[in-house]
Amino acid sequence: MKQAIPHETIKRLALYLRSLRQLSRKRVEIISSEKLTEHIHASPAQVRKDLACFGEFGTPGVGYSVKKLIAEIESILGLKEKQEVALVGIGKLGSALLAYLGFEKFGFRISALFDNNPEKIGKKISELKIEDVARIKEVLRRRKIKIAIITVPAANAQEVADRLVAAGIKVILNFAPHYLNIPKGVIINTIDMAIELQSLAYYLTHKEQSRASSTTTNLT
Amino acid sequence: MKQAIPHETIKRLALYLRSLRQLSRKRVEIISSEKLTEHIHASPAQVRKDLACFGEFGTPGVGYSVKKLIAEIESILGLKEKQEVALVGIGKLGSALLAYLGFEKFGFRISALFDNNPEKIGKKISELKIEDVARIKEVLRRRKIKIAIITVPAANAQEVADRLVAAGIKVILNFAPHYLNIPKGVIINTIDMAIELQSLAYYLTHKEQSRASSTTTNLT
DNA sequence: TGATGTGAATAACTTCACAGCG
DNA sequence: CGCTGTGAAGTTATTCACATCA
Repeated sequence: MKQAIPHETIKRLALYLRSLRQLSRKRVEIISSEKLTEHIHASPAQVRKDLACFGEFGTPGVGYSVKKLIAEIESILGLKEKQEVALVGIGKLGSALLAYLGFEKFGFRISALFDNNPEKIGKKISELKIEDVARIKEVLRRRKIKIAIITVPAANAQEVADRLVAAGIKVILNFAPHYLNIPKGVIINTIDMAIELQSLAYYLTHKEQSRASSTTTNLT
Repeated sequence: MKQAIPHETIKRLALYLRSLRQLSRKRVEIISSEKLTEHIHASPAQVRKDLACFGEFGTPGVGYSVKKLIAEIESILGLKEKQEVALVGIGKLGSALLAYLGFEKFGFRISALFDNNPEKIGKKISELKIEDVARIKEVLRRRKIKIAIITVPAANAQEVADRLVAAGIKVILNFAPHYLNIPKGVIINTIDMAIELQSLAYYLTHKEQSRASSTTTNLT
């Protein structure tokens, strides 16, 4: 019951959580695995299997308590307390992510900014001062930040990743379209928007349908 | 040899392509499946299997011609000619994507912009006029655009998706953190950055390592 | 010799189907 | 009676290992 959870399962848990929160806002108190999957690409059996990895949260013949299940999943994912996040690369994409409230809403706060452009270093965006990437180690060590988002150009991504690793970062969400070499023990997930678009282009000329899945990840 | 290619394979082809282009720039002419995987999370056998879905491109005892393989993969993915792309939602994220040269570099051109904000409609960004979302059907039909990117708030995403489908769009890259109901025959890939971050948070408290994989997709 | 292409074997994930319990 | 939890079956994807060919 406790070993080698596939990342797909973890990602689905986050999706279930989002649906559950919507249900909670609509005052729904009990939900069955079947109903829960109405707005998710997953089967009821999948939901039950995913949850079974972590315990027994439902009541046979009834379903799951929405409120309780939210609490359980938040606990599993470690979203009970706000997570501080560092953002490296304050260009257009970085700024867009900084303004994105979706993170804040779900337990994350971007609370350290870095860039290598002297024109940007020292400037403030929404109360946060942009620091020199050279100070990543110092700042993150002091503030014990464990999560970082990389939004720098591909050419600088490996250097930044090295700095983040040296600073004790444990989890990286990388938007740079580049392979990153990372030591074991650090988890990295690369979202490469150009790759996503290119792979979708395939389906314009090939009609054989693919079954449903969900946004992947370069974990290490 | 020709049926039901998994999306994972398609995505890896795009990754191979990126590596191959780098190699080409470095004047490398021949590459083995083993060398090719040095900067990709995949095994040599995986590379050969992926390619075998589409033909025999290598020379036993030698390897693959970089130039030829680039041409083959571009042909498979349908990247030989520039693809026009519509962008719906010209907020921070949409603007960031518009400015992102990664798309342009790999065969895509964002060439139609839409928003529902009267203050934005009619404005121009880099030569492109922002149109009213109500005109999606008209504009996309006329220009025969088949790919769209959604960067609107979650609350508007389904409505936008419906309009895109009605306009004959075949492929959607969706950044709105919301489930989208789409008819069969239209392919959708949702990139939900909040979900990605939440699922990564799991690994801060759970050290059991996950094996390498690559960024997923809500295909339909 | 050396790397491809590929059937066979393995591993991973998903669905099925039903026992069991509220 | 209804829905969960779960072993078993089924399906899909990955790795292995080797015959084959330049």
